[in-house]
Amino acid sequence: MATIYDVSLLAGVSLATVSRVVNNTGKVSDKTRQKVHDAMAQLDYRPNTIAQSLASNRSNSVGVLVSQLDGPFYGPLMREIESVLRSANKHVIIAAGHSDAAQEKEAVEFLLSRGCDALIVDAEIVTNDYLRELCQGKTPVVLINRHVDGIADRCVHLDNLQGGLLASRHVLEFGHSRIAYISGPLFKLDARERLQGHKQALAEHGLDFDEALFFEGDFREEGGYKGMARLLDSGEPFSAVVCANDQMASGAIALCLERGLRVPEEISFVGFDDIPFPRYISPKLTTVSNPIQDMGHMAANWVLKEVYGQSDIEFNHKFEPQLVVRESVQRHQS
Amino acid sequence: MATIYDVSLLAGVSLATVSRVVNNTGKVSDKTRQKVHDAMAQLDYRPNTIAQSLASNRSNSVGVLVSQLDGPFYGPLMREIESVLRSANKHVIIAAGHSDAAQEKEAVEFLLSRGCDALIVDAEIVTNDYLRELCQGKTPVVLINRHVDGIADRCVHLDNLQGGLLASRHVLEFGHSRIAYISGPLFKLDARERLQGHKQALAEHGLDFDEALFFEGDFREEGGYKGMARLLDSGEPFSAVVCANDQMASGAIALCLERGLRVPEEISFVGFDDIPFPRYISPKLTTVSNPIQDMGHMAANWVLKEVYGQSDIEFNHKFEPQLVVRESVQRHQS
DNA sequence: TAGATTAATGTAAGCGCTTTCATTTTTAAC
DNA sequence: GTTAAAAATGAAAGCGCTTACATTAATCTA
Repeated sequence: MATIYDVSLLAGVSLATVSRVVNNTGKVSDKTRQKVHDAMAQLDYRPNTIAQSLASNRSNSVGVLVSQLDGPFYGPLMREIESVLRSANKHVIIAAGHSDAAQEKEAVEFLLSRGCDALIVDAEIVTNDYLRELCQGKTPVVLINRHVDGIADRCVHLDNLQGGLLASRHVLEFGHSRIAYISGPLFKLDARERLQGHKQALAEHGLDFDEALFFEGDFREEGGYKGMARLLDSGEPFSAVVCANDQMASGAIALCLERGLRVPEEISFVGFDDIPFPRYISPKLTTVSNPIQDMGHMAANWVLKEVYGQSDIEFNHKFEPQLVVRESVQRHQS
Repeated sequence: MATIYDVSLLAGVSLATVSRVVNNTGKVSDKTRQKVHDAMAQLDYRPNTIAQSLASNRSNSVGVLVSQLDGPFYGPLMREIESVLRSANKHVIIAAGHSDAAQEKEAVEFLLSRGCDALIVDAEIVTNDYLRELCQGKTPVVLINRHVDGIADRCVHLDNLQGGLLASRHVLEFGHSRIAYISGPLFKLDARERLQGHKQALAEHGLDFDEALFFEGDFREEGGYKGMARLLDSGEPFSAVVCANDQMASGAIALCLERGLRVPEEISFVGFDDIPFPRYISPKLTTVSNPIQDMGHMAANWVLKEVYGQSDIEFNHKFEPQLVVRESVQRHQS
């Protein structure tokens, strides 16, 4: 692999000059620039980015920490981040936290030691204190999907409480009053917030939250499936189920169909996140949108702006969910 | 940030010695090692991996190129790769090719110039020649989801033809003879191979392939949805649809349900890939498994073995798909 | 055309680490 | 207690690049 030195030799100029034309910085005469370009082409020269990073103390890479790499939720998020950053010629280094405190921390260390210019972090487990400290460090950090007091200017998150409110209000307005709730794992902030929205909606309608109609799932299809079985088997009557995400709603609906229950005729369902798939099942799932891609876009642009001075997007911290009415909720027949 | 120099000063040893204990290489007395460890702890020293890379000419990072970052197919693939590599303390640098030749090439250049120790490449568009040349280079490359003559030892792929065969045979054995086929985009090798399997199955049963029952989709729900509409509207009779992947099958089924067609009573469906979601719809989708995670596992282990000498897995090039019978195919009532 | 600016280029000192080779210290053998 | 061999350590030269700063060439001013 040709080095900058080879190029300078062939072009008959100094290292500094080659560096200038490579980075398009400083003054170089057209004639010299041409010579250098010719030499680079002839040698098929490509800068060694590692050396560039070391010398310039800038890696042109952004670390992204998500809890999972797969799934209908994180996929689009990463896709958006990668897309924005790549078009600005920045690298994306990805690590997964796997919803585990040790792994999340380790991943952050990992990205930091890799010399990332900035971090986009979707941390589920580590404490607020840890994150506040992280944000004190010299590497700029954006937090996604999480709101932490004291560093609110670094957070991009969804108004989950409002989302929970919208979902539950919707079924309440359709006359349901015995409403089961399949929650996400409560160690996750968004699961707690959505639940809180649900409780608030119940309160608005003068209803008490009933533990017997509650199940803590896992945000995955299996959790919804199991939760639904549990709820059904408990014998408690209910006419609607609010699920803290679409995947659990799908699992829950699957169980109903297996047992011959008609949806939404016998049981209504609302989901959360508006992932693509449930739009293609029957009945089409009524849900609450989660502009996760917009949030990824925002986070990536924040980095571009703050770290590389390249974007002039206006920072928006809090994103609002919206109710997406489809077919899975029906007026309660009393 | 403390450097190795600070550590050497505090510990009262040379740079070389610190480097030895950090990398656990060479001989160091226990006493010295302890002093160095103490100093490192005291300074909260973490090696600068960029400098390490430059000096050692090894980046401990593996570049991964996939065509998309999201979706039920690539997500699990990346998840597996990241997981294997991370547990061996290697970094994963991800780039997306977006099914575009220029972007795929650019992404490869990008990863190469980043000094990746190896590349795991899922390239859809670039030519075989390009890939062969890439494999000649000094950076080791594994190709995933693609079989290229001449560099077969670098390819990890699925026997798509066999998969297509299994899917179509299944409906044929259930008595269907008018079988529509919704294909993936034919510029993709796997789409072509699956189609070929379908044709071969037809031939086995003495049936001709009928262009009128063919639709080229996009491997996504929309494509299946549109394709199904097209097929239905064409007026051609058929009793079963083979879809080149599960997403298109879901879209197609969605359309049928919208139009009040019963599945599988009136129309049978087979998918391909066995992604999680369609297991939770009704009817549960009969499909062909695609051990994409195993393939990712294999590719990552190959890198570990060949590049870092760490794994001793036996390399398996070709993975076999299997028919997964669920509920979406019913015997044809003639 | 001399002197002052400004533009263009070069020199060389790092960036933080690895690694070869030389040197010193320890251990073993007699 | 020597001496040879082995073990531990250190000195220093890079890795390929960036970037102050110094130097030289070109342009301008009166």
